[in-house]
Amino acid sequence: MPDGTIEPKKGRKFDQVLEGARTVFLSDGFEGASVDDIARAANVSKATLYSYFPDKRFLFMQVAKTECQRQADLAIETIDMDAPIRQVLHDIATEMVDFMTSQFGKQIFRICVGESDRFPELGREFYESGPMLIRGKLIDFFEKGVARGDLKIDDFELAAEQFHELSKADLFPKMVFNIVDDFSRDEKERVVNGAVDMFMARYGA
Amino acid sequence: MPDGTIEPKKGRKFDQVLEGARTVFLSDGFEGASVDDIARAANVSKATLYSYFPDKRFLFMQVAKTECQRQADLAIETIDMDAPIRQVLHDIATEMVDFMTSQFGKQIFRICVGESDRFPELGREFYESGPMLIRGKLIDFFEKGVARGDLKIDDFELAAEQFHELSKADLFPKMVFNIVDDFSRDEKERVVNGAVDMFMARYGA
DNA sequence: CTCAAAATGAACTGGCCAGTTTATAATTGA
DNA sequence: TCAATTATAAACTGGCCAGTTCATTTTGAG
Repeated sequence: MPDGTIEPKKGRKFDQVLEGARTVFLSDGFEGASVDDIARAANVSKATLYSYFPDKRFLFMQVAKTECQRQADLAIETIDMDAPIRQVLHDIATEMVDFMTSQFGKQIFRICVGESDRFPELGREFYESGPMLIRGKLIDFFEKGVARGDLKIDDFELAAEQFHELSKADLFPKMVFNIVDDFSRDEKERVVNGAVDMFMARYGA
Repeated sequence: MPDGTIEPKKGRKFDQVLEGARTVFLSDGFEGASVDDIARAANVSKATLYSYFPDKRFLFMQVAKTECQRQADLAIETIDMDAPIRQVLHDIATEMVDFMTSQFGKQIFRICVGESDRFPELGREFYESGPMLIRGKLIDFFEKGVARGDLKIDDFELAAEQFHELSKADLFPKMVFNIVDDFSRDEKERVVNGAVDMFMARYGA
């Protein structure tokens, strides 16, 4: 079969391993996940797994990076950046909240935070492919807003971080400390609208 | 010796064990700390340790609770609640930032977050003796501000969470993901002032 | 059909650690 | 001074797990 292979499969079982690892890591955490479990979940022998990935940490990093990329791609371009400013802010905040409260968002955060002492690259990698990327997007948007005369901002970086932080108010601590497992649309809306109101009160022109 | 004992020592080696546990947990995390290490750090035999505490988790919970209490006591009443409103907000935010960026604040957060799946009471206990307590204090203060005509707030709880969140902007992610280890007074001031400005823009009367 | 590369599984190594036990010693208080 | 309580060291149990090895089977390309 020259082309048109039904399954592209880059390195045979590679993706299969990644997928199994994703599942197990996300449900058990880094320390909690055993390599035997991952191999089983991936329908692959342990030896095969180790032929693709040098060790457990590397495997985890790969999973985290892949997932971040997937999420970023999925999130970008869902938003109409030319809508009225409050609308755009609302949509961005909603996107961020939805990600943060997703099973994946929560687990990856938990793992990165919990493990980043014994495993520092992990935190950094995640920060760069997550929060930092978002901040960049926000700053771009703010600059356009200022140019159009909708916004008045001096410290763009701070403004972006503030908006990001505001979008998680209340929800984030409750989630991270396992007080609540997920939130209704209304609960999210309350926080998102609160963030937009506050942001515009401070930076609206 | 009827009284005047040089060392009060409640349950003999009890405090000694707690102190050793504090040290080791704070530097190695929950999973990372071995009970043998703790016993060694406390200058106590493992058997003695287990005669005071039924297991490692319980010991950790005790350490966390004790530390939270200590911090709370230390923080409260450092602030002059009758100063001008911006001043009070500034001082509260500074207090929160200092706590959050302290070695203890950072580690306890890391542990609570990382472990709270396999150990749910932990997250809850911490939330209640930390963030929730702060929120209560903030709401009390806001209510006075509204009564005096300095503030105009509808959703007090949200306002408190927003202020709390704003006070960590930028610093928190950088700290938690191990990008930066600690911050200069200036870096903290930038964020604290940013939080106060934003809060007053939104809720100032 | 053949053969080399890839995959398998199952056993194995070496290491870590929570929690227990035991025989012995120090501390205490009366 | 003499039990009774409390502490100690060290060995031990049982369990978990990362990573390796190897003899065997599967796969797929030519």
